[in-house]
Amino acid sequence: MVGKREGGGEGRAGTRASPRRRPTIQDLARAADISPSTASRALSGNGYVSAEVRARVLAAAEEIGYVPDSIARSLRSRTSRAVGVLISDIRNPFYANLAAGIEERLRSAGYHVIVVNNDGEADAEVEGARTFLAVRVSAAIVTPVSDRAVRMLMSDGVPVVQADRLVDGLSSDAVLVDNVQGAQEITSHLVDLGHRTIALLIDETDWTSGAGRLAGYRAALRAAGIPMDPALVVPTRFQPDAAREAVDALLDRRPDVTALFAANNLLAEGAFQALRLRGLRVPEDLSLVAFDDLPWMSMVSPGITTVDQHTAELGRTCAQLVVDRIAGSESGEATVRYIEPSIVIRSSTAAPREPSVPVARAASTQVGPVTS
Amino acid sequence: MVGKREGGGEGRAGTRASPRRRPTIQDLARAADISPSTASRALSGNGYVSAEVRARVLAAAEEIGYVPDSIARSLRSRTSRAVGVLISDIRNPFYANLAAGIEERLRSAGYHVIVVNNDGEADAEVEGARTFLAVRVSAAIVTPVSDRAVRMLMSDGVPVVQADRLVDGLSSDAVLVDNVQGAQEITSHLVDLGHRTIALLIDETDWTSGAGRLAGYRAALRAAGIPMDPALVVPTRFQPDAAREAVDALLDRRPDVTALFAANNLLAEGAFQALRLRGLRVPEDLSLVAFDDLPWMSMVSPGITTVDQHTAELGRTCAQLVVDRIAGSESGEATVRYIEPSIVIRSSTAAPREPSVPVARAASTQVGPVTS
DNA sequence: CTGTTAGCGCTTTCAC
DNA sequence: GTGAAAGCGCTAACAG
Repeated sequence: MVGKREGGGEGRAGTRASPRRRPTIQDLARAADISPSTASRALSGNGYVSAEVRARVLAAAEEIGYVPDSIARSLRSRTSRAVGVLISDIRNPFYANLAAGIEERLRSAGYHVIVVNNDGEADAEVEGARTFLAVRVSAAIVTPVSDRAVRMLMSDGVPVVQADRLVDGLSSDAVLVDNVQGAQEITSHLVDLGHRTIALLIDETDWTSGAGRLAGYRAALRAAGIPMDPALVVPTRFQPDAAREAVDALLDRRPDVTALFAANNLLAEGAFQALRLRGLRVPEDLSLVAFDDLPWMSMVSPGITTVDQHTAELGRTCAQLVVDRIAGSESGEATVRYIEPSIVIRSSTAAPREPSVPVARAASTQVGPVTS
Repeated sequence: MVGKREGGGEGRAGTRASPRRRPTIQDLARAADISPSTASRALSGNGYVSAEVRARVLAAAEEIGYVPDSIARSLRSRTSRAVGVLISDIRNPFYANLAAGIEERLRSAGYHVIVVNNDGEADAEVEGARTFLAVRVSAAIVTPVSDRAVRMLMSDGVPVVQADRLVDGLSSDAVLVDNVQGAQEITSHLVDLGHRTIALLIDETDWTSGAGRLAGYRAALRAAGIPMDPALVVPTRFQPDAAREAVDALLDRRPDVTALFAANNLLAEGAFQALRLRGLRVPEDLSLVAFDDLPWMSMVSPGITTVDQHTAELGRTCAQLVVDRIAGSESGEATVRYIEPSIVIRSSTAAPREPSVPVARAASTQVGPVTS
């Protein structure tokens, strides 16, 4: 496009400046003195080619700087090495790490990644799906917002892997975090320290992620025989500021709260600020825990006790599933894999100021989904 | 790929389960009762089509669920809506924000983004460039590691925008941060507070980014009449751990240091840890500043005084340059734009314990590159 | 304003 | 093991 303009003025019919058509497989064939079909076979490895000829072709390719045109290849072979990745917000380190894990594994498997952000909006998500269809990705990985995009992709035969959460009623492959387990464990950690009035700060419970965390929180309380107080489940929006205000309001209303569980990293940020602004000491005045471990959580003081979701591993697992699915080595049915989170205990949790009597936990607290 | 397998068993010759060939422009033409070329014109907007026919085509497209195959379109028209983005490590929030800014602007301009990470390795970078060439991206944005990838892209006529730093001797478009200016301002801030023994923690000075920061640091000292002490420029690797050790060693060696300037966010992380591990109070015992502002820097106490690079804006500017370049509205020559950083003063900086006599700054300290 | 023709660069039968 | 021929789905000439 741009280069062409140059051609006009400084046309020194020499090496550069000219639009210089890229070598095609025809050129390569000519250079290696064989037919295009043989060249194709030599490069792609499909079909028979004598070792001698293959070497010659490879050398010639290097020589003339031949790079196969994957557009043409895709058109003809009806496949592509592109995988679509549709995520909510790459600015959020959670998604960034997810994307990084995906890209890493996919790249090493010879695929490349088309990333589209949807900012959590269903329309943008559908638009992204349309793009994926247009460029004929061979699979898609999506952190779903609504079911529309996933449905659209699937109905066109594109294998999709849902990441982090599952949209109802769709039987695609998926890789999820065991939210119930993680939330239960970290809540139990608080319970074990003696907390009985534990608030959960959460932005949504419609997705499997939020629902699971809520369920885990409840399960831990139930297991400890602590009655559920609905007023301790604090709804908020998916933004630090909103979370900060929500926590502030909660503490005005319920000064008896001794521990706070933020359901994700953004809410944790807001909660952390709210506590600091109020001049509350953590963990002396209030214990704080969060779902989703980020670097800053170990940099602040006190370090925050969290549930580490192993996000990069989540991403790599998604990518692996995609690769297997494309290769056809996955069974026909949808496979769902769970990543087991682990809790990281730091300094933001301690026994409450006036400890309640520690409650014995029920022996059997198994409630999480069965792992893969 | 995957869907096909289903066809065998549960073959209810009905609506789904079958491979169901995607509608082509032929199908669309048939449905709208016109020729393929007219359908093409109606969709792409190139050439004349009566309003009546266009409406009919659009309706038919909606009706049969036609999505243009951009593979075929690209092959024929020798253009694509794909832009390659080649960055070092999307896990690093700096690059994540850069990518987010790029994606945002590009998406709204109708392009999609192919992201490849190179982990700072030149070979991986070249591999990424090869991918871009293969899929015929219409432009590329790269945070260059070596000159090879950029050179390769450019020699094939792909417009490239270098982001954040510039590789020597290549005249591509670029968007850079005014590193000299930012580093000078923040160093001067320390000087103004009375610091005279300011260490710079830096991982590289080969790229324009590191070189600029070093130059800004030096310019500020020079302007203040403070002699350069080479031992205060502390080299380290691009990792928090390495930075932590480097700071530790520095402070063993030079207890007289009163302020520390970390040249990027990773080094800042290491520096912050080192200071905490040593039990030093910031800013009472030592002031700390950093280049590149990240959320955690305002969450820790004390909040860290930083240079905000406006990374998302940097990304958007790169994308805009790409769009303009593709549209041909940019001049023939390479254009370089600078982003003006701003310094964010928080609580990690204060006068040194035993303040030196504040030094009057020279009146004219203009040394930065001239802005765009 | 619309239709016809040709061909982008590659892979894939199908002969040999 | 290799080559010849056909065509993926689309759009750019060119007629009409």
